[in-house]
Amino acid sequence: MPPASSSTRSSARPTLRERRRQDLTAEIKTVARRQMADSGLAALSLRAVAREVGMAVSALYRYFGSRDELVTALLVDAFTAVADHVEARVTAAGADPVDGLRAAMTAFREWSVANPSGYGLMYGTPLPDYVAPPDRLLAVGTRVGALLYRLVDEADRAGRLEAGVARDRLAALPVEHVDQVDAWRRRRVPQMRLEAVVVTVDMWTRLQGLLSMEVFGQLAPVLTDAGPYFAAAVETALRDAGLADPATR
Amino acid sequence: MPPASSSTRSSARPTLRERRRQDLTAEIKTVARRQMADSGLAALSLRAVAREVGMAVSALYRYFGSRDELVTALLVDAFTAVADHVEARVTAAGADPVDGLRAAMTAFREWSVANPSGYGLMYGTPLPDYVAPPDRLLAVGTRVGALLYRLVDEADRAGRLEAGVARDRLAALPVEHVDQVDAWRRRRVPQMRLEAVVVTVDMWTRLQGLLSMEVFGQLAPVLTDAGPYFAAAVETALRDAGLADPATR
DNA sequence: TGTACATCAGTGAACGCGCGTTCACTGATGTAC
DNA sequence: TGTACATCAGTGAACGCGCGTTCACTGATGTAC
Repeated sequence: MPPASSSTRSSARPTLRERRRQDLTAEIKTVARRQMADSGLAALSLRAVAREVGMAVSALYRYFGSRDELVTALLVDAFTAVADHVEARVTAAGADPVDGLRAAMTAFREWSVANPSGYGLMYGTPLPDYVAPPDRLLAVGTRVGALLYRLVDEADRAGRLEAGVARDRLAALPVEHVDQVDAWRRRRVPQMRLEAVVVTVDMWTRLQGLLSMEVFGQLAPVLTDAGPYFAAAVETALRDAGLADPATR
Repeated sequence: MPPASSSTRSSARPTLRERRRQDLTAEIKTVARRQMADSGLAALSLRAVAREVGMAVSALYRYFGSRDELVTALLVDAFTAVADHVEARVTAAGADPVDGLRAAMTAFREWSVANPSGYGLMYGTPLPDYVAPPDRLLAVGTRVGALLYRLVDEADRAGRLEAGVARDRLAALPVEHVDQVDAWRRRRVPQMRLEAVVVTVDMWTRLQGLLSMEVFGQLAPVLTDAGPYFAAAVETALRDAGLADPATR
């Protein structure tokens, strides 16, 4: 079992041990990430990691209590990295919530295409024998989603969600579907209007679906670069959602 | 190494040995499928299969030359099963190509939701260490796709692809994207018009994307049953493609 | 219909491998006086 | 500044496991006469 993060005095200037521990923790994770990317996600092996890092396997247990804990740490890192990236791009896009949504979706693809194995770890088929601990992953795993909902809500409150389009969209969808979304809305985002939530779900599934196809190579036979197609899909999704183009404001 | 499929006289009434061989081959595959579904795709193990079938591991080698050959056989079976199912539904839908498309997409989801691990095997993250032999999988793996292209082509030739909508769609997409699709079209379906191919790619990616999200459980937090949503997405895809609703013919 | 031989199915032991995890240990870094 | 002790990092051997694959073998099914 690894000792808890090194006593009380961690805020004072870090000791040699503490710096080494941080460096090695990072190196272990980096090597693990690289091996997953090279040999497939399920191929993660503590022994292989230890070999490459240049230490005995048993020493890894000073840093991660088990293989599963290493996987969890990698998951937390991936969720954090993609959310940080998306948030930074959204901030850079300025105050307009529709600009923010565009930036968020584009940034999400950007990170995912650049880190396909990270994307696979988060959204692909789960690793055999690994059970994800919800208490450690839930908050960090929903950051990007939460950001999208927040942006659509902002746009809605700013009157940027065209009433007619949103109403038509709601009417065009089967009641069974809308009811399910509404049930989820009540539990999770009760401050939002149903129209806004339905529209967000629609955008998210379209783009996440397209992205998973791209990252997992299913578009490759037809498209050499899915970038333009994705960009067009983002615009279509925004338009279909009834989110007024900020260019025309 | 397994002997080739039992001599020259296989068309005469089957001998006892031949029947047993067929039965056991089927049973091995069934057990393997079940274990993959239960314990995760990557968890397929010859020894575990042999244990459950009740024979020595070594005996499996009379039926499949290696673990990879078993995986390949499972893949061929899955591709065949889903394509058979889709084709049957399309045939049952009658001669109208738009009805056919609707039936094809619905049937594809139907099979995939009923056989999530089969879907995962075909379209999910690849198994570690397994390399798919293209010569055995290409033909069978493209059957459903080929059927969709054929149906859209039929619809197009029957004047069911609304010229205005198709042209607008083409114009709305970035040239870089359309060029990539056109390059693929020239190589693979040169008899089809570009508009028809672009529209097919669009339909396929939308539905496959949505489906992969459903099967891999990413919709589960929000939707308890994605059926209605999928059905609506099918109609939207057909409408956006400019495929005239047969109800109005 | 019966016999001699060839073919095939299935067994069980063995090989060599890599894996996660534990444990008693040595030596280095940090702390208190 | 120096010394005595506590804490921590890292080692190497071992345990027990499951894996894919090979091989010499026994016994059953099929074939030819």
